[in-house]
Amino acid sequence: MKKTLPEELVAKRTRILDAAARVFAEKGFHATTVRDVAQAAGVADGTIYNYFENKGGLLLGLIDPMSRGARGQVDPAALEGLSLRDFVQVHLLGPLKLFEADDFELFRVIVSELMVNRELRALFREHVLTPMTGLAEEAFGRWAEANGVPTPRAALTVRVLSSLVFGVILQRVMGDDLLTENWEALPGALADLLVGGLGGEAT
Amino acid sequence: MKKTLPEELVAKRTRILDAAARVFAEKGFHATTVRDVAQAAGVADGTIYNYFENKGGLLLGLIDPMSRGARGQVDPAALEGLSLRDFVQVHLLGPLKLFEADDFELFRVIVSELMVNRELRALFREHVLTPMTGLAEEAFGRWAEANGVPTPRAALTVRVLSSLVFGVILQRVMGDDLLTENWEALPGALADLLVGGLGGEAT
Amino acid sequence: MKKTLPEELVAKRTRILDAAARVFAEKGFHATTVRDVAQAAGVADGTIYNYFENKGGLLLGLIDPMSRGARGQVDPAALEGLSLRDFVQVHLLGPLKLFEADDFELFRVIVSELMVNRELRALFREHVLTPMTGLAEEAFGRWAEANGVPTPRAALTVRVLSSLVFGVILQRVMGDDLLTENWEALPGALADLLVGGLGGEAT
Amino acid sequence: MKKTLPEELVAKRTRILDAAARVFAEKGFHATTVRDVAQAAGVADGTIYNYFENKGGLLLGLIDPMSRGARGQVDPAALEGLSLRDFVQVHLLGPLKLFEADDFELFRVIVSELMVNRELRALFREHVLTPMTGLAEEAFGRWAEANGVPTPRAALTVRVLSSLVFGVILQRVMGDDLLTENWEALPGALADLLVGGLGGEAT
DNA sequence: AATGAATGAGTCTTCATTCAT
DNA sequence: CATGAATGAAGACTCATTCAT
Repeated sequence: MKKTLPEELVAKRTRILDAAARVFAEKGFHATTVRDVAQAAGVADGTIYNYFENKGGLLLGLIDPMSRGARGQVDPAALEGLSLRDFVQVHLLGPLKLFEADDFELFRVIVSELMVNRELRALFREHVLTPMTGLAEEAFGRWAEANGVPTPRAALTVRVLSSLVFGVILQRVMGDDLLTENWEALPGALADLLVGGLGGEAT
Repeated sequence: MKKTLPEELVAKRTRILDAAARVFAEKGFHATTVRDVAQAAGVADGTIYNYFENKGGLLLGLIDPMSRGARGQVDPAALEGLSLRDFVQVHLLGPLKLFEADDFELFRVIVSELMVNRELRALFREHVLTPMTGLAEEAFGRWAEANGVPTPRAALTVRVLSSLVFGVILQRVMGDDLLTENWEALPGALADLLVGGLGGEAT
Repeated sequence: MKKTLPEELVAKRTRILDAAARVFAEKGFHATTVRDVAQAAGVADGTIYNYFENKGGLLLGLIDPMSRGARGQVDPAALEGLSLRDFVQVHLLGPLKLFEADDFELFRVIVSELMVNRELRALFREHVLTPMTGLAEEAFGRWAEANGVPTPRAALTVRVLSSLVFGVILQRVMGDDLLTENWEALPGALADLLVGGLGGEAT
Repeated sequence: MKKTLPEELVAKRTRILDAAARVFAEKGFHATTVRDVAQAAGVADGTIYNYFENKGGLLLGLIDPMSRGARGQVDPAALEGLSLRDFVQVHLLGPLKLFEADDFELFRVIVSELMVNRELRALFREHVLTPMTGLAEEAFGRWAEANGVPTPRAALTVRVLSSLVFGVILQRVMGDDLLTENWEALPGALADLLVGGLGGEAT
């Protein structure tokens, strides 16, 4: 057994990635030096480059775990029995939780770079956005069929949900106090509003 | 004694700011050098610093015109006669148009920096977000009163609208084809969905 | 007069170039850091880049003065009266002197990079080699005509001369003691040998 | 006890050296990384250091085979019967062929480093230049004696030959078209010129 | 002997900012 | 106020070399 066990390498890669997430979240991508990441990961500067093409690669590397997080969020089977309102709430809750972990600091960094970095954008779209939307559409279709409800604009509906999620996080990150204070109740309230309509009487 | 007329100075400031907006939109904030801006504005590098504290000041300077744009969007008087659906649509349309100008390129840059730059964030909140939300809440209140409709959660409703706007732009900027293709019809469709609710039958 | 006088800039450029020549000659191109050059020139690191594209540009910049040196070496008018032997000697002497200045240290560096740097090679060929060879051919032609001598292979003859020059310098630079010791007498001896032929009795 | 046969080690050393020659010739010495050589040789990076002191050692290692090539070029016995012109031509041809192999690419690299690397220079002088010159002088002496010809300046004559060889290669490497096109005929023409003299009538 | 991951010193280059003219 | 040359701190990245396995 001559080779360094791949597991160790994977572990180190992960350690670097974790460090990167931490430091990026704290200081932002541009304000973070490669050395910052290296020190946070407890490796030498050059070691970073054994695992990632360049500094930007660290960011790209952050996407993949995120996509796994996104995928794991939904359990299609469990959804069929839900009411529309609960169905919606679940789909709001999932993504909301995904970034809540570190108080949305990583969200900040990722979005910041997404806006400006085409490659990252493509990767994010491919690995996170498209799967998420796809799963949601599928789930929605299945749910609708199971409940004998017509779904005239499933695709649009799903976009509304995801847009709402992003928009809400964005506003919260921007420092909207009302959202911050009512964060816990938000998914429910939003679900009510969406299902019942602005004009109507929600639960 | 010929003192340079302030107007001229204001004009030059504006010229620099326009140049900055243009170049930032094209290359992003970090990828743009002060020299890029200077050249685009037709002034010397050093001149920039006669009008702005530093590079970041250019960004801050971009906020103010934007706030005027935001404010000008709504005409409270004209809103009262509208149906709820149309009221909503108008409030979606305005902000959507605000950034559409240069194909959302400036939106990209601003959001990118907002995520990461506390000072810019505060300024943006103060000059753009808060006024916008405030105006919308006020308009909504006035509309509700005029139409004898109760508004149990005006604040939340307004957040839903603005979140939706941000989220939708975000997703479009991310490259969502469905949104891009149906962009024109989007405000109407969203208004329908919001007013009628997911469960219901829209107009 | 607002502008920095171009003369000053040219002077500074020259100062940097001189410094580069000095430092390169001493340590070689690769072993020299840009900072070495900057310090030798008494400017800041960054200033170098106001005058040259990059480190390699310093090398390219060294070519041009050299070409002027090469050109100035010959005075066509004075050549016509010479004997063939003296004509040859003059043409050996010129280039030999060109690099003798700093004990061939710069020759070392230039040749070292010429061997490996295509761009430098092209520039050197265009600005130094071709003009030199051209001038020599022309001078040789004029001399031959003036002296009623046929020149069956002027081009080849000129190559032989220049090759000999380069080869001789090369071998001296390589540390050939015999050449070093007899350096002063060399042009004459070579001229004798070339004109009279290996077999024969020189003038 | 199975000890690795020295032959195998020598073979691997040779393989590494061949790889080095190939890669150096292609990319130049400085532009080549030790890893490049290792990969070209099919070994691990670290293995290189079991056979060579350091990267420079690879270059030094290239000299030795070259010296063998240089030595093998001449067969003293066969030379005695030649005419002076043919004797000269043979001595031009040999070294010319030595580097022709890979289109002078290796010549480029070696000369490039020779110019700048004292240690390499010493080694090259000792193992290649001095033997070559010595052999040639010896051969020339023997030939002169055998043909009853006085050799007043054997040493200088030999230098002229080797200088011419180096100079001609140098100019060809520099991109002299005339030399490139007439390469095959060159040794003959040079021999004619040298033996007959510039003034005279060649064979 | 072979491996190849880790190291970290070393360099080029960029660019925001200053300030003498 | 305008200019733009000078500055020099800062940082990404490379790569020869080492050494534990």
